[in-house]
Amino acid sequence: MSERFDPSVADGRWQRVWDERQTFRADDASEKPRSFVLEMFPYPSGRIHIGHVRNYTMGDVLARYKRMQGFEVLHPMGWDAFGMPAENAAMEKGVHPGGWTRENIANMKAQLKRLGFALDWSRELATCEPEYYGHEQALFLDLYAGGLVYRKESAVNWDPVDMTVLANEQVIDGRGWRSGALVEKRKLNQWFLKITDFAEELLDGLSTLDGWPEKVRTMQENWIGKSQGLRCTFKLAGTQDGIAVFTTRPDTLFGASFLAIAADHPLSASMAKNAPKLQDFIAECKRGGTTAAELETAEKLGFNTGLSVEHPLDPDWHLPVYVANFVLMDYGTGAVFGCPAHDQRDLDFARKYDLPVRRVVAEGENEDADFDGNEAYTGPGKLVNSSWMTGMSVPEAKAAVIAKAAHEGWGEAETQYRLRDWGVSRQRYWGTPIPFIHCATCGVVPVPKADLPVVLPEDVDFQQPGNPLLRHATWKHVTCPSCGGKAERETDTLDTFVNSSWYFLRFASQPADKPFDEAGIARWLPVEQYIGGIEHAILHLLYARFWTRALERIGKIGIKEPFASLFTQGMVTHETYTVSRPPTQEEKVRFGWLDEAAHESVTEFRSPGEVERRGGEAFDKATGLKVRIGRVIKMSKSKKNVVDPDEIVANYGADAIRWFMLSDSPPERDLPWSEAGIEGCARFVQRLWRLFGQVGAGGAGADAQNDAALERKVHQTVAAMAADIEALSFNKAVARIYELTGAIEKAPLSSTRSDAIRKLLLLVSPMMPHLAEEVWAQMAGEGLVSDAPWPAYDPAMLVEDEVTVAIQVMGKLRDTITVAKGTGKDDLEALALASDKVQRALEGKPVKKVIVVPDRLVNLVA
RNA sequence: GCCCCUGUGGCGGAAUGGUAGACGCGAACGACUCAAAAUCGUUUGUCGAAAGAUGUGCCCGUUCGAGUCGGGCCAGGGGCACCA
Repeated sequence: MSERFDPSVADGRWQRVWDERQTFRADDASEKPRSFVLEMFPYPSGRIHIGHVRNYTMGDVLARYKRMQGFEVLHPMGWDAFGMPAENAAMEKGVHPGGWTRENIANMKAQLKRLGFALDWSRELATCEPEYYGHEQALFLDLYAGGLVYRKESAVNWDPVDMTVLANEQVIDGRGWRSGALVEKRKLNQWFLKITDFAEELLDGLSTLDGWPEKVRTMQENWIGKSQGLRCTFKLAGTQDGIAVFTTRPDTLFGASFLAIAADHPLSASMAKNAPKLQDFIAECKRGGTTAAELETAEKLGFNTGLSVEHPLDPDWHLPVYVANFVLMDYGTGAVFGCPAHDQRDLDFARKYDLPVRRVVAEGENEDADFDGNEAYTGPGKLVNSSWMTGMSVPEAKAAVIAKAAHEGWGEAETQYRLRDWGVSRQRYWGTPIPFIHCATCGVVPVPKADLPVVLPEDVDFQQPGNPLLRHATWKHVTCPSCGGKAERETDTLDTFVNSSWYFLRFASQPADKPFDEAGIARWLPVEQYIGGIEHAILHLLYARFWTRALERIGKIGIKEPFASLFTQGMVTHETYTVSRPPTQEEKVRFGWLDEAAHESVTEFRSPGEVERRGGEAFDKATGLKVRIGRVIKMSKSKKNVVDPDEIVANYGADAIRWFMLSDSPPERDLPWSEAGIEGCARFVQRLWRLFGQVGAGGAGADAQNDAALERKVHQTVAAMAADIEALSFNKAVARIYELTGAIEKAPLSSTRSDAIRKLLLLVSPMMPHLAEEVWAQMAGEGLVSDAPWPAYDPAMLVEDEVTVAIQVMGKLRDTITVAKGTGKDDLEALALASDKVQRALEGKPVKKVIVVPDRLVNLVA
């Protein structure tokens, strides 16, 4: 065995062996129990970043561990390969999105291989290939046939920079999630998936997902946004027409003082025709900003239409109708009734326009009809000033009003969701073509399945903004499959989130003639453990759940939830480095600082490679200037605090970076990267190497020597690590490896020690597979360590035969004693009282009470 | 505004209501070396020479005993939001 472990040789050697022997290929025919371990597949941006490394290392350790436990493991990898960056590259560099993407995939695949992940590459897929998206088109047609896809003209979120439509989920504070541009409203014919049909199911299903983080379930619950209440009609006084209103507080109907409708409510529009002032007001409302800050400060404004409506519980009671800027057309019915006493927003409005404020819910004696102050009461209580409802509790009153409305025919119970149908049309080239044809005679006609895939044309031009498919000379011109006449293809493509909504199904089986085999789904799904970033808590994870349920509903698959357990890992963070330097002459001119004393320095970020650490301080290598060490934040190019996984692998080896990714921070929290940390990891790899070299020492000829304490430690570690890995507590598993390593190093030579070293090798093998294979081969182990089983442990060996018992006086630790495990209460009490330290602490006071926890502690109460 | 999470050494973090700080990083000292690196050893919450005292964001409470349970605050992070 050589002095040092050389990853630059060993890593590649074993990666080639795994490839050649197809070690990690999942066997569909296996008789073993199965486990599907999946990490969210990457977008092929060009380079693997450190966040990927952390994500995939966690999945890899779990997958390798499951193999060792005797499972047939499916651990595949693919590429979420459609998307905007490819088109941006095409526009900027004049390359084809396909070529750019495939080149990136090749590079990133090589990077992943250098990290030694136990992946089944035979099932690799890329969503941009017709072999994948053709099947997606077939599924889309199936969902269409099942009534879950429809097309309608609707106001959509239009991103003027990316020149495409965005789903509601992709609009953040009124801006496009990718471009950051202010989103506009446009009317377009769009394809939709009926996710709202599944709102209730998706919500109920959350309670079955025990293996999901509470946080993600809560986020999805909020997003679906269920609220229950009454939908009722307020009749326009003197007509047969009415205004529909949705409310979650029907109990407060007797506190109503006005009705407010949205600026884009049909009634507003029709009234505005002859009312220029109302037109102005509506225009004003539409100008209002949509960011959180603007909404916070926006004043509640209304326009009195002069109309009035009858109160449904008392036709003689008339309420004024306002157009108001705070009422949204796309939630509920676009109209609300205002009950100022019990809704803050209504109260603000009522105070501004001097409308009545009548208390109808009160707790205790606070029942005066006059409602003072400017704070609405939204708590529980009894109904007051409410005719026949007076005295009821809030829930009783709600039920009573709903029953009365249903009985009298002016309203009914209704459930509203915040969730909207998923608009999937995108005016882009680099996506799955939507398989439909528009015929002047026949209307919208699905592409016959025999004609799939609808393949993207290769010859496209990106020098103009907008969708290249729209202006392609020939691609869209086809004959109608129905009547044979001239027709045009749909030129929109599917949202990229469709691609990632079913890829896990395709991993289970990859028939050429259909999206998946049912047997494959039954065999592998649901995914046992899914791992990815929290940023997908809503978008991807909700869409994937929806697709799975939609396919189940139309009879394609037999599961309702795709991911049994979900784990969201934290980010990798790094310190930031900044230097302040004097501005150059050119900068002074450019920024107009020539005469200003205030701008005497320029602050710039420095990358870790440009900085030299000396003691606690840091200096810029190029200039020698002092570097300010800033906050530890998410790695980003603009802050220059990124590290390149390839460089780390080249300098320290794959096992060291893998070990770092698992160490210290709990996996759901952020992991601060540090140079010192990775060096420590690389040192530990070498320390293990040296220890593994001692496996033979004290073996033969020393058989008589047994080291019971060490043997017990090994059994304890085997059991504890298994529990840690299954709980994904990799940081704890790592700590146990350190402990066992230290214990073995200190132990005298014996056959027990050699055996411990062999077991340690198996325990670290999922984390440091290259080192493990190298040592395994040198120890003349059979086959590969990657195929070796997890070591067994004896439950009887987990308990110590000697225990340290704490002695407390009045709950404070005064002494500890070491006794045989199972020592009786009386003996423990006697031993405790015999201690000098205990006697000193007692100060001669009599002991009133003794609490003994066997094998743990004695507490003397004086 | 509503909902959720997190507060423990210089740092990352351990701890079924039962010895707080496992393990790692960093630091200090020592050994080896002509020297350095590597390696090995010792120490490392705070105050104190020691005995000891004190200590898990703050305040109350439950308990023989609280980092852990309950109530009330404070701070940081995240999610949702003119949602009727």
